[in-house]
Amino acid sequence: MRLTTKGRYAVTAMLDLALHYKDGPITLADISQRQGISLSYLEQLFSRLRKQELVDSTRGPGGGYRLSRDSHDIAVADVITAVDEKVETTRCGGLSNCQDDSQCLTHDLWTELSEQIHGFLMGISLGNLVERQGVQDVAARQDKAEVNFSATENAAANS
Amino acid sequence: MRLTTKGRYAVTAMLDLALHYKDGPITLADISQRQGISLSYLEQLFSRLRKQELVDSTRGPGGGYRLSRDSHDIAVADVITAVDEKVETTRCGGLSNCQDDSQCLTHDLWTELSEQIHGFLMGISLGNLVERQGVQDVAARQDKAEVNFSATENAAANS
DNA sequence: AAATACTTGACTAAATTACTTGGTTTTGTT
DNA sequence: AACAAAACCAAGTAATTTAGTCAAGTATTT
Repeated sequence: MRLTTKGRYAVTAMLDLALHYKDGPITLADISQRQGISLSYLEQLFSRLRKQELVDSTRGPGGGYRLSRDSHDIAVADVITAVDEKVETTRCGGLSNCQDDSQCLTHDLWTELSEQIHGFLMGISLGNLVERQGVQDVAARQDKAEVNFSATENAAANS
Repeated sequence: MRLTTKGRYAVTAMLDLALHYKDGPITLADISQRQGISLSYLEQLFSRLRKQELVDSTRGPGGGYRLSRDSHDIAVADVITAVDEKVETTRCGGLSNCQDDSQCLTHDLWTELSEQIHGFLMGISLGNLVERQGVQDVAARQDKAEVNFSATENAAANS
């Protein structure tokens, strides 16, 4: 389990998707503009997110990305592991062929810690984050700005 | 809060110190050999750990490093933040001069998540990790191997 | 005084990150 | 049918970070 800026970009983008879920497919260009992430970098990230089936894509005009399932069913850990390729830098790589017991000792301790962090992040969903206090305020302002577009019932979203 | 291999090296090295606390000052050469980390890289890491007052150093022959306080009073988060220089890659860097509310929204969400991870790692001390089951087994074997050296009461350690 | 061992800083190769460029396909709209 | 909007794809690249090397310096103990 690693926590890098790459993972943060991915989580941020996924949060953006979660927040605009009701607007139908969201283009990467939108996310790029809102979150200040380069479009091409988003393409790389979403290529992985799609392969991990965390998002669904629709091509062509009016297309874009959507969360593949409810935001409460996507853990932050899912997003991070999707974009961070597993770089197993351990000397003994799962095997127990360390030079001596002492060497494996702290290695195992780190592994254990890593699993704890992973478990912790598995317990936090995108939905959890979106539901937080403070989000409501900004979300309200967003809705106000978008009132022009969603004048009709719910036609705009679902093709 | 970032989690990289750098932080892992630091935590591993600090765990090694915690495990050999009773042996008096531990040289970086010892840690290098036991944990398979290059000596010079350890020097860089411990330079920071010392500045953050997580370890005490003793120079001269018989010198080395020791934890500055009880292993239960050193959180994993302390170690990681000590070696990971703060790379604040946020667009608005603490200020609220984002382009629009929406941009700050997910930024704040990430910040919140980052704080949760930090809090979680603040709750895990080096002592916690050392106390775990499984460690005892290996520690016992270590003690057996070191029986030659610590034949006397506790003279070997403290100069 | 000399050996030991930590300290410091500059430097470097490799890997990763973040981004760029330049396409191709798919698909809805005109 | 033509067009344009979007996802998709593949190289390539500059900046940063990681991990390590090297060399000179400084403090302690013997």
